[in-house]
Amino acid sequence: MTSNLPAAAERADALARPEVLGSFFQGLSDPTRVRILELLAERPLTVTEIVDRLGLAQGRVSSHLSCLRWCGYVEARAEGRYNRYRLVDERVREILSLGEAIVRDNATRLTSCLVLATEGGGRRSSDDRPQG
Amino acid sequence: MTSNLPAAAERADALARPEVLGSFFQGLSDPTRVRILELLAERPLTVTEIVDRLGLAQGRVSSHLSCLRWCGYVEARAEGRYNRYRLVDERVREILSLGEAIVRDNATRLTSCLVLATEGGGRRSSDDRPQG
DNA sequence: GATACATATACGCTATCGCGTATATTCGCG
DNA sequence: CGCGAATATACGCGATAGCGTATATGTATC
Repeated sequence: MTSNLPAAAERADALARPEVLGSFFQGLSDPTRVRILELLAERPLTVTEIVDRLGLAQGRVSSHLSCLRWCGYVEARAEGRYNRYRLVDERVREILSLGEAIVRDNATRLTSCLVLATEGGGRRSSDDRPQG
Repeated sequence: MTSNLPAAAERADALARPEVLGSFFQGLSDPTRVRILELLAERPLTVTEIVDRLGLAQGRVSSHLSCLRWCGYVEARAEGRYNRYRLVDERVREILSLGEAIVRDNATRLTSCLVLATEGGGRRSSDDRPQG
């Protein structure tokens, strides 16, 4: 530590490194969390409401929400004995939209290339999934 | 299957689901891949160039590039016996920027809240990392 | 203040990720 | 053609993520 107390900005800079950014995006790497975010993108919801809509165990949903909150995607506000979650930021919506758009384009490109293959034997060249 | 051949759009829609979106964002969940993307955000590079800059094993880098290509973040173009990788899309840059911005804000907020705690015993309340 | 509801957390288990190492493949050059 | 550089892939291993189940914490209502 060189300086000490009001070095929050510098510290923030240091935290904006690949490790942290990776951890951040890892919050989006799970289908359930993506579903939760898509729900919250419409409007704020309580845990139970999310549980009902997704049909998952309450503990699971709560854990995922905890993860999303930790990553900075959502925030919780106490309402009586409920806890209402909402997206922290408009940028979260933007990230999701961008991802969806890229995936969509990508899928269109891939499928248009693979139509013949999938209609036939289903043998694709090597674009199946790398990195074991 | 209801329709058959030119249903690429519909198929793309079907693929733009949480599972796929999660897999897509998983490409960003690794620090090394983030570093690679940040390098490629400046300018296209060959595998060896990336290896030199990051000081990692060539096979590792190649695997990560394969992953990134599969996810649709980068594309490779053959140049002689080299293979030059570049970002597929401007949107990739946008996603990274948005992520960095959120992380930065988040870190600033967190650090400003935790300065006292970290300077002292380092005991933070419960925002350390959830979901085991 | 006891009970039921809403939410958060703990724990063992399995699947998967990323790593290091070794090897395969591809391509240019002499 | 055979060698070497550039890139891609295979394999076993340790770490970790997410699941299911069980339980702890917290908060209204009677």
